[in-house]
Amino acid sequence: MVSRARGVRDFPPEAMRRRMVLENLLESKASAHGFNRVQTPIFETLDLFTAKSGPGVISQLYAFKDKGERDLTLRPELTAPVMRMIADELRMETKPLRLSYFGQCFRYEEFKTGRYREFFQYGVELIGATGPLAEAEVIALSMDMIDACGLENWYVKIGHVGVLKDILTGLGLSDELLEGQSEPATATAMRFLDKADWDGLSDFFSKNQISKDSLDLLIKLAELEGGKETLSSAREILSKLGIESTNALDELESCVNYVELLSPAIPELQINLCVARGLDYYTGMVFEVHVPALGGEGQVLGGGSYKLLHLFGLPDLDPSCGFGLGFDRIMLALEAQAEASGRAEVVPGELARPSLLAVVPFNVDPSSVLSMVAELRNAGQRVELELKGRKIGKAFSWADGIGADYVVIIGPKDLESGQASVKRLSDGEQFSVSLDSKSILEIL
RNA sequence: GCUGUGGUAGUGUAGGGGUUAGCACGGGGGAUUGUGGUUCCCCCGGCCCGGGUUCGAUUCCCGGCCACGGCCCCA
Repeated sequence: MVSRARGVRDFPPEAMRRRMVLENLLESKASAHGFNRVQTPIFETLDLFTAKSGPGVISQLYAFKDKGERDLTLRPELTAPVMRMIADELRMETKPLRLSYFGQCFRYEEFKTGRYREFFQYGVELIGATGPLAEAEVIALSMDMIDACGLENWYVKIGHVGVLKDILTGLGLSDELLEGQSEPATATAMRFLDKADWDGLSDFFSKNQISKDSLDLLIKLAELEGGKETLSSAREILSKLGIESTNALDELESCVNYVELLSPAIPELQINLCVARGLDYYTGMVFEVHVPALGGEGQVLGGGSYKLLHLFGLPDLDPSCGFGLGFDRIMLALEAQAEASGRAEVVPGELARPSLLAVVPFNVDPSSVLSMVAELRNAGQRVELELKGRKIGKAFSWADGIGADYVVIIGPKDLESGQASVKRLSDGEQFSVSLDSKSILEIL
């Protein structure tokens, strides 16, 4: 037996139908917010991703050489390819650009529930506009999407990397990469903050002659969590720390205010000034959506404002803002929730579709029913034709097996009388109607 | 990178050092040459792979592979 490669999945018809409904749901929201779908190649040149993420990423890529010895790789994410496309194709377009995308990405790493070697990401980028309003637009779209999925028990974490950067540089740490360092001092400190590693941060601060008082205040700031009221607590701490610049906090506050107006249903908004997202290209607002019920892999969406376009020769488009949505994780969360509540419908709207008609030419030349089949299909019905010449009893079993709503039998007697026997499987009621698509459609 | 549990027809399972490896669903056919989702009969189809212990291993041991979890990481 040849089996599936490790870490990848098949999607049989039922799973695939559900996924397509979810994708369409996301797409309709993106479209309503003015975002336009794009698509980039499954593989790219290797340097695209090393440019964005450094040479360290290679170990987690499906990288290969083509027959011309070019270094290529399956894409591990979609942001960099979209940036590349903007540089290659969209320089002349009116800004800002609102782009959305969906597709599979590949990472060579251990897989778990919600984490596969081939996984699917939906994402959007708002390119060429920056600031609280642009950020709020992006967050509002993400909220709209999550809400439309029917997801329950989720929360949003919003932060702004500028707040910590202001504080850390205000305390005397450098955000420049100095000789002999692998990263700027501010980045080191932010890693400690992100992980809530207070001992590590304490050591690091004492090496840099930063006072214990500052450390304590910073920890207090990092542990702030809650709604908008958190912002005024943060302001107090900043002034105690002697930080004068409150630009980042002001921006975050405007952004949150805009989001509240733009977004219909934010279940729980958590302001957390330590959301660092582990990435140094984020420059402003950062946000994440979490579903606690998923456990370890509970982050289903993440994004923020970033500077990446300078890597593609478009520094004037920095910073931009976007997010990526873990399609597989959203699906897992929805399935778990449907299971828990005994709900048959996992993705909203997945059960709504046209009736399925099983058309059974019984002991007659199939030619006599084919044009009617075509008409029914053109009228928007789903029509499946019995192809194996089954006898009546088997034909019904077959129709039942494929989930048909109606069985249309056309046998010799029917042809003779110009009738068709239409049986509704849900209650067994049977109708005799004249043998044409119009009459059949009338009784459905 | 570390680590826990498990692997028996397509699916879900029972069993267990010598069995014809049992059951259910599924699929195919028949009872039934024009009525399904109820019933009856028949058929299809399985012990993850390799090595070891043994007269004999699907069962016990070791390794691998695969699956499912928990950490680390996650552009």
